This record gives sequence, structure tokens and C-alpha cells, in this order.
Amino acid sequence: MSSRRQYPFHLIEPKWQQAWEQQQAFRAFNPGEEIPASHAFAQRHNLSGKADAAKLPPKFYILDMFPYPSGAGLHVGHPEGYTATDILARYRRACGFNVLHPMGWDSFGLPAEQYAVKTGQHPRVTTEANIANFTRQIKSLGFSYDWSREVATTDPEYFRWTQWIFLKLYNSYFDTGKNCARPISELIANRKPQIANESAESLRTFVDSKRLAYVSEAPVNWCPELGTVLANEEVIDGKSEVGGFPVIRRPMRQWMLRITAYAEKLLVDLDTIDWSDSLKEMQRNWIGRSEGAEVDFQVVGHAAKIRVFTTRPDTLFGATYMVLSPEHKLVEDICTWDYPAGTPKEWIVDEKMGPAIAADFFKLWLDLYQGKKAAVAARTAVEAYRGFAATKSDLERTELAKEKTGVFTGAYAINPVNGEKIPIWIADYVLASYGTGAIMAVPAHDERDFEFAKKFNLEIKPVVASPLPRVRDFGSPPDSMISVVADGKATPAFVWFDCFVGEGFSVNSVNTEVSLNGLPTAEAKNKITAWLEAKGLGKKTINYKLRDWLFSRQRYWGEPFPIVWKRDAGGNLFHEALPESALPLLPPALDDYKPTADGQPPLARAKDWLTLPDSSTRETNTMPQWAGSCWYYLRYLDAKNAQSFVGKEAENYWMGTAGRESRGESRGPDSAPASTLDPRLSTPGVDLYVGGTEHAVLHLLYARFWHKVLFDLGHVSTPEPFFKLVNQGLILGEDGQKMSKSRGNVVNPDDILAEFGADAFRLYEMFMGPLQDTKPWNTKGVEGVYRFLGRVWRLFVDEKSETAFEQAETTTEAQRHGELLDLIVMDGAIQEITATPAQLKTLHACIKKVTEDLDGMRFNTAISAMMVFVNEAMTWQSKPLPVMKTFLQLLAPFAPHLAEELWARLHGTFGQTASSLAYAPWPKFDPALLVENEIEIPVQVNGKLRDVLRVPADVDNVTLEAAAKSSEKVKPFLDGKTIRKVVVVPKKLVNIVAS
RNA sequence: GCCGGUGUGGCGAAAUGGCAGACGCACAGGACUUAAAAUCCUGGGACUGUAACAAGUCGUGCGGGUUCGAGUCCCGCCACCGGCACCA
Repeated sequence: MSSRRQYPFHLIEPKWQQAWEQQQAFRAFNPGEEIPASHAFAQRHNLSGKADAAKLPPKFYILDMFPYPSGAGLHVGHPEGYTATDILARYRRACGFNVLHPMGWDSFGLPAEQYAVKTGQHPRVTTEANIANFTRQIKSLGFSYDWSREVATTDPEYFRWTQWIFLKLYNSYFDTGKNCARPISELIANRKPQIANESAESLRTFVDSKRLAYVSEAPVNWCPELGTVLANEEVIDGKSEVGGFPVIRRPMRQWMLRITAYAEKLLVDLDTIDWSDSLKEMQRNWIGRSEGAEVDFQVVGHAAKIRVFTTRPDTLFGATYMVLSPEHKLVEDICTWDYPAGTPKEWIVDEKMGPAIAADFFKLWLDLYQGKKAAVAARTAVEAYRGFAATKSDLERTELAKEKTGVFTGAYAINPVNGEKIPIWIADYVLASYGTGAIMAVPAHDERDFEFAKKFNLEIKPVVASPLPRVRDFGSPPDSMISVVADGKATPAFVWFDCFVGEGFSVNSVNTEVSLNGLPTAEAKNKITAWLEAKGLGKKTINYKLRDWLFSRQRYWGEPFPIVWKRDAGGNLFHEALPESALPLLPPALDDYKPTADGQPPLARAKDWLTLPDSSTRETNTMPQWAGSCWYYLRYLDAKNAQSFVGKEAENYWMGTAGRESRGESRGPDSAPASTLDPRLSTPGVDLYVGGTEHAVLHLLYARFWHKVLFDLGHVSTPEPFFKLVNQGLILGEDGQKMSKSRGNVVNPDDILAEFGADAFRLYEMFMGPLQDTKPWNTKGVEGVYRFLGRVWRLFVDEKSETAFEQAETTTEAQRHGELLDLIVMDGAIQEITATPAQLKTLHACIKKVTEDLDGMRFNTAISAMMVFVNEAMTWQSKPLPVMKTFLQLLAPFAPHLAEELWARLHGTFGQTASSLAYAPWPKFDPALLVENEIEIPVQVNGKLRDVLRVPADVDNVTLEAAAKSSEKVKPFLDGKTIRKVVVVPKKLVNIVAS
């Protein structure tokens, strides 16, 4: 930009960044830590030496989601949240809190590994270079992080503890009686007396089936392109979240974490934390709790029973067939050899699946389809269908979902409520992994079953009447109108001719022992469930959509599992944990980072590393990127602790309520805030966590899960990690599109900083609009706030001295420019004088607005309030020193460099010693100063504005009404009308209703 | 399809049920300047009206409602954004 620089931010900003670093201005002190007497924090709070938790001021933990340090560097989206948290950190510090505001690196990740595969460059080298670049960029923004607490998930001293937590998971189980995680040792101790002389192998199998970290052979999401498996959460529409590559289902041996054991706690504890409704709702949906019943159906001519889960046990009388998922373990057992006579051809073949059937079966199947053959063995058809379903990728499943497929197994089951024989099918619209992997189909009251039943001509039997007639197919009469007796009254109800999925009244639901007829759905559910339980046919059950967390990846650049594999005397492979003393377990050095030729993870290439002297072999999978981010907020509390993942005292102080009792505080998350300036507003856990919505279910659910396990095992003191969470909105490009390299609309913070400085950048990011909103970037807008900072500068600085400074700059070599700042002299209009009432009013209105807006995180309106102050102050002939100082305190959280510079100079000018602005007590506003003598009262006639009256502030209603009625501007609107009513809102408004 | 969110000037936005559009951008006019940039001042929702004022009408996605009064509350739609999606 060729235009003149508004103020010398290029000198001011590095100057203060250096000063803060030298003074360690933003070091947060732990209980028991030595606090230097010279530190501004010590001086503010009269502390020095070692202070315990009770002596320290209340804590406030403000956390940013730490970034993945990509090669592309920071984009303008990152600093949005970071700026918001920095402003609040500085504000809270001024309010008297001990603020913890750390930063670190989520540095494991795929890009560094892919680069390594291509170039042979060790991922650590790339990662460290990226971290250095991110650090430089973040530091140039003047954020008040305590860098002494910096962590990187790739640091062995960090992932030592990630592995340690994994061992905790491995060595724990979920005790359903106590409803919490307990050490495996307790499980073994409880089992010993129950089963005498149990073999080691049997005990091991039992224990392994209970661990929170366990091995599973289940089908997984395999992404050939990425060469790794993915968690369900990482698969979007059958494609990988990263890169968008196809994902197929494939059985593999994998590590799983038993997050499902915590489904209920993860769900109900959402009510105890302050997150947005939409975010809580996303987590609730993901956990997907549903109440219903499990019911057993006897298979005809077979010992087996099929257990189904249903949320609508009230529709049991309408169950006309059953469906097992293709993978269901009973399929082989119950499937008959031949189909019963008279089985329709359509029940066996399906043109939709034709081409996708395995080749072996295709011909057979085709013959039948084309009528060349009269019959086919049921086993053959079932086998063909299972093959068809298994090879389908998730993507194909979604694509083919438009029309349901399935085949009849030849077997029948007995509907336990009415003894009817109903056919058993297999179909892939029933998922193996949800509920029991089998359903009772009620086509009259479930759209999927209905669709399936129509296609295969299965019986549709209505058992619930709708309270309303059909609205679709207007003009055609409802199937039949009946009368049900509910609550002793006859009520009309409508039995639809096709599918009604809502709640209504049961009909056609009676056997010799129980009748649901006439009951509303909720009551019918209870009644039939009670009957089933009494008969031993079923029971009330709760199911969750949440699945266990697939925790292993076939990658190099991740935490290795502290696990080895051994064989017992019988030759059975089993796993065993390494001792804690073996941590950190480092990944081996490799010169090739690709998976092995036979599809083993890259770690399998390191032959020396792989096999131990006792011939056991190491686990070659690594942990997913989520592992390190599950607990980093805890490591910040005590980042250098070599004995423990976090020290007890530190954890208690920063996360818990330690010290609070001794200060006589009892505030829980539910009680109302006492006052905006009350330094007792800290809460258990992280007080404020800011980050993007993209982590709504993944990171935030996983981290809550780990935290709860650590809580159960006594390692942390709160059940939830993040008390308040705010999602910052996306920043779009100037074209209103998502920023992306391919669109060429990416804004690089470095460029903005060079042209306008960090303070302007910070200010603009906050001025754009509400933090949570999605909003487009506009560089012109940066110029606007930059001009505002220029006005602030000129409000304080003598113009002539600045001209002198600028001239000197052109004639002095660049290295000495910093010294030239001393040529700047404060404006002579700033004097130690008493402020006028008008000036005080302007100031205190600003204090009030900025304070309240900071508490509500309304940064944009806080900034506009400061603009109003400056616009007003520009007109002042004389500028009282205290007023000007106070304004700088308000500005400081937003534009800390400029505020510090002016603060220091102002003190210098008046021969005062400037204590650090960062710890100067936050100003309080005096409501008495805001009282107006005269107020403006709008006068409406019939709700329309007709006049505005200036009246004394203490005006009473009678006077006000009289003044309104006699207004010259109002009178014409009352001419020829009768006044019906006059609404007087005291000191606010008058509305005359006339007609 | 289900869940959540958002719709206000040319643009970003602001408004405890009480003067819609604070603050800023862009724009226009003026001052300063030889000139420009920068800075400072002024203006502005739309329409009707007037020589110019005055004045009036309409205006917060659309349609209803509650209320003396609705951007704000209620009901029904529409559009866009985000999430979930055969979860029985």
C-alpha cells in the first residue's frame, strides 16, 4: 500500500512482543511454584515466593483448540478463535484472575507422513519446520500465551503419557454395577472366588472381553488409497473424510475403545455443561439413545430364538415377517436347505442384485431369474446374497439404498403375541451393528418395512389407528374410520390403507391374555412390554447408535501401541501390555514409510524393532490423531511433569475447585453470575474452550470419554473437561465462498500483518460480526479498523512530534528506528485535570458497554462502543489524563501493542511509573455518572411515531401524557378522533390510541 | 426425510416487546492541498411530494395471529447454511 502508515505499528508491535517475552508477562503460576517478586502478577496480587492454591487468585482456564501445524501455515480462520480467547484472557487477567492460556500442536497427522512416503524425509523434520512457522505466525499476533507450557503431541515426553493413558484404558473395565471404570485387577479379584481353578487361557479370554481397550476382528472401514482403516466418524458418504477416497468394508484385526460403555454418561452429562444447543444436539444424535424392548421369536422347527430390538413393541401384533442382517450369526443355522413348496420366485431372486452377485452363483441365479430353472436351494440364494452384501462398499450401499434388496431364508418364526408363522428374511437394510442385528418387520407402521413388504408382496397388517385422517392423496377417503374407546370415551380414529408411522391407538392387537386395543401408543408399549417380561419373552431395553471407537491406524506417524503379541503353550496368540517403565515407546527409524508389500503397516518394516528378545512381536498399528488431542488440555496444567501426566495439585487448582472453599466460594455452574467483574466466576474444568464446529462429534466426544475414564479412575477431579464451549464461525473468502487454494481466495495473515499490523488484524477479526457466525473476509474492513487505531493514536500523540518522527525515519537506518519512537510526544491537550460530567459520561458509557460485551463475548459491539468514544473524544479541547488512561485499559485486550505503547508514554510524560498494563485492574463504571438530566420520549399515535419530546429525566407519567397530547406535531393526528387509550411507559414512550 | 441454525440498506452488521439500520465498509458532496493521497466535516432505506423545505406512505424472507405497539412472541410456509441419514 502506498498510503501513509496510520501509526508506527511496525516498531511498536515487535517492541512489546519482545518486552512481554522478556518479562515472561503471561506466565501462569501453578500452586507451589516460585513466583518472582518482580513479576507484574506478583505485584498485582501481593504475592511472591511459593503460593498454595488458597493464596493464589481464582483460576480462569481459557483454551483454544490447538492446530495441526500444516505446511500451508496459518490462514485467517485460525486467529479468529485465538483472538477472541486472547482478548478474554487479557480481560480476565485485568479482572484479577490467574489466567491459564496455553498453546500447543496437534502434530501427528497424515500430510507429514504422505510427504515422507514421497521424499523419504522423516515426518519429524517436516513437522518441526511447520511448528516453527506456526509459532512465528502466532507470536506475531501478540497473543498472551504462556509459552512455557507449550506441548506437541509428537514429542516423546508428551506421547509417553498418551501411551500411559492407553494402558489405563487397557487395564480397566466398565463396572456396570458401580457405573464407572475400575481396574482390571478388581475384575480378576471378583472372578477368582466364583470360578475355581479357571485356566489361564479362559481367564484371559474373559478379561480381554471386558477391557476398555480391546481387539476386535469385526469388519472395518478400509481405505485402500490411504492404506489405513478409519473410524465410522471419519467416513462421510462412504468416502474418507480426509481426501474423499472410497472406503470399503473389510474384516481386520483392530484395536477398539469401549466408548459405548459411556454412552449414557456422555449423554446425560451434556446437561451439566454450557455448550450451544446445536452442538449438544449433534452429540445427542450421534449417541442416538432409543428406548424400546428386546423380544425373542422362536424359529419354527429349530432350537434357536431370534432376538430383535424394537422401539415400537406396541406394534408387535403387526409383525408379519422378520429380517436378519446378512452378517447375523444365526443365518447359517436357520437357513433351510430347500425352499418350502410354493415360495414365490420373487422371494429368491432380485434383479437389482443380479450383476453384483459373486460369479459362482450368478449363473444358477440367472437361470432361476429367467425361468430356466424351477427351484434353487435356499442356502445357495442366502449365500449369494451374503456375498453380494459383503462386497458392497459403504458408498455402494448408499447408492443402492433407493431400492431395498433381500432374500427369504426358507425359515419361519413364531410371532410370540399371536402365534402366527412369519417368514424370516435376510436383507442389508438391517444393520448388523445396531441393536441385535435383527428386526421384526411391521410394514403397516414402518416405512422401510413397508417399502420392502410392497416389493416382495408381504402381508401388511395395520395395528395402530391414526388420530387423524390421511392428508396425502387428498380426495381419496381414509382407509376406514373406526371408533376407539380411550379414557372411557369413544374417539374417532383412522386405520390407514398403507403406512402410518406416528403414534395413535392400538387396534387388532389382542390375544387370549392381553389386549392393547384402544390404548394410546405410550400405554400400549408399557402394557405389552410388561406382558412380555412376565412371560419371559422379552424386556425393556435401551439402545445407542454410538459404536465403539476404532482406535488403530496402519500408519507410521502416530503413537505406537505399548503392546506386544505372544503365543501361549497351546499356540494361541495373545496380547500383553508393556510395563509403564517401557514408555515412551518410540517408533522405529525407517527409510521407507509405505505399508509393506503384503499390506502390513509401515512399522512392520522395522524388523529389529518388531521382534523382542523373548520372540514376542510388537503391535504394528499406531494410534489415530485423535489420541493426542484427547488430553492435551490436561498436560498444559503441568507440562513439564516427568513423574505424572499431570500433578495432582496443579490438576486440582486449574480444573477443580481447590482453594475455593478456603476463599469461601461455593459457586457451582448453575448459580447466576454475581457480577461481571466478580473474580469468582471460574468454574470446574476448562472455563472456556473455543474452536471450530468440525470437531463437534469427533474430538469433543472422544476427549469427554477419556476424561470420564480418568475421572472414574481418580486421575482427574471433574467428570467433564470443558465447562463452556463456543464454536467460532467460518471465515469465507472475499467472494463469499469457502476459502480454498483452488478458488484462489485464501487470505494470508502475514500479508495483512505487514500492511496493517497485528492490532488492526485482531480488531478486524472481532469487528466482522458475532464470533459464532459465518462471515466473509473483506480487506477494506481491515482498513476501517486500521483507521480507527490511527485515530486513537492521533487522539494521544502530538502531531508535530509525529511529523518529526516520520522525517527522522526517512533519514535514519532501519536498525535504529526503534529509538526514534522516543521523538513521539503526547498531545498537550492531555492534562492532569478533572473531567467534565459529559466526558465522564462518555467514558463510563464505554466502560459499561465494553465490560458487558466482553462478558457476553460480543466483541464487535464492544469495538463499536470504543469507536463511539473516540469519535466523541476527538472533539474535546482538553483531555483529562485519568479518562484517557482508562480508555487505554479498555482498548488493551483488543489492541494490546498500541495500548501498551500509549500507556507507557502517557505515564512517562507525567513522570509516573507505568506498571504493566496487562495486570492493571479493570475499570469499573459508575452508574451515577450515566444518569441523564433530560431524556427524549417518542410519542406515537396508533403505534406510529409522530413526535419526540425532550423532558426532564424525572418526569412523571401524568406530565408526560399531558405533554404528549399537547404536542403540535401530534395534534393533527388526533383531530376528529376519540382517544381510546393512552399507554405511558414510564420514562420511555407514550402511545395514544385514537379512532 | 429428520435435527439445529440463519434470513434486516449496495456490503459487514446493531437493536431487555417501545424512535429499525448504532458502529464500520463502499459511495457522494465539501474543507485542506498547485494537485493527489492521507486527514477532517457533511449526507444518505425505498417511494410519493416540494423550487427547496415541510409532509406523507411503505419498509427487517413470505402469509396469518397475539399486543396499545412485533425485526423481536405464536402458528403456517419459502430459501439458504450446518449436522445426521435404512439406527428398527
